[in-house]
Amino acid sequence: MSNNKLIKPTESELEILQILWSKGLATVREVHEGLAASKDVGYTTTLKLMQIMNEKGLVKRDDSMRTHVYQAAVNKERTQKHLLNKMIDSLFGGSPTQLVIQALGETKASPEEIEKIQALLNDLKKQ
Amino acid sequence: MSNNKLIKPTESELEILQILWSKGLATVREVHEGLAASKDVGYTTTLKLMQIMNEKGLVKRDDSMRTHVYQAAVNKERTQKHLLNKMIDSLFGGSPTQLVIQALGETKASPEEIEKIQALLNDLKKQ
DNA sequence: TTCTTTATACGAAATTGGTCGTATATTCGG
DNA sequence: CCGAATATACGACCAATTTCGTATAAAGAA
Repeated sequence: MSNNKLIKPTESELEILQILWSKGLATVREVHEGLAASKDVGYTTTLKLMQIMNEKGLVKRDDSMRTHVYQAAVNKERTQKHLLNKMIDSLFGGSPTQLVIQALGETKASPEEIEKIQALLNDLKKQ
Repeated sequence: MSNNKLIKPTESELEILQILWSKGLATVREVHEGLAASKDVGYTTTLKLMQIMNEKGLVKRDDSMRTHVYQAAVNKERTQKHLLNKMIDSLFGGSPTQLVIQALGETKASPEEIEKIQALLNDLKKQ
């Protein structure tokens, strides 16, 4: 399996990955419409970014048809963890706890979400 | 007060800020030696970076002496939160809870730290 | 004093990320 | 069949970041 590239996606690449992670398969146009919903960007810009991501191995594409179909080539959770770890190292002195405390400090997490985290913590304590 | 610039420091700037946050006051040479411990970089590069950071307002300096003395001009916790929020938006679909769950998922947090987080969660629930 | 070291300032190259225009090919509507 | 719409490819540009060389001044050692 692996997926072990451990490339650090750029800001724009992450936006595209988010869309691909949620859609599974998508054309450039679909991704572009997703992006255009929240920011002002040209179609060829999206296209170019996705081509570069393909070269980098961040996405895969099926180009057997005129309209290529893309999908993420990197795992969502793995990517999240990788970037999280980078941030923990570079900003929180290696302490995940410090990061969690900061993140919770201003969150508007719902009671249900808080319950979920508490359950997770209880599991962690048992180990 | 304020400190309300909300500038996003670059990767290199963060490395320098970390050193300044830990040292309080530091000369370019001290910061440079801190950087050089973990990466290969020239002295004038560090100098230039710090001069730019000064222009941006990320650091302050006392240039009343030949060897200038620098300190961070942005608050550590505020900067952490700012960047955390950016990551929550760009990687976790705006859900701080998702980020926390990922961060905790692989942490080796000590029982004491877990207690601390749980106490924080209890406070949050009461609000 | 004179040579060496150590500072800062500054200009400019190299890199990277993001942007888009334009060329070209394919498809579709009529 | 023909023009409009839509697709990819590709080159080029711009801005921000990072890099460093060189100039110059001050301090220190001999």
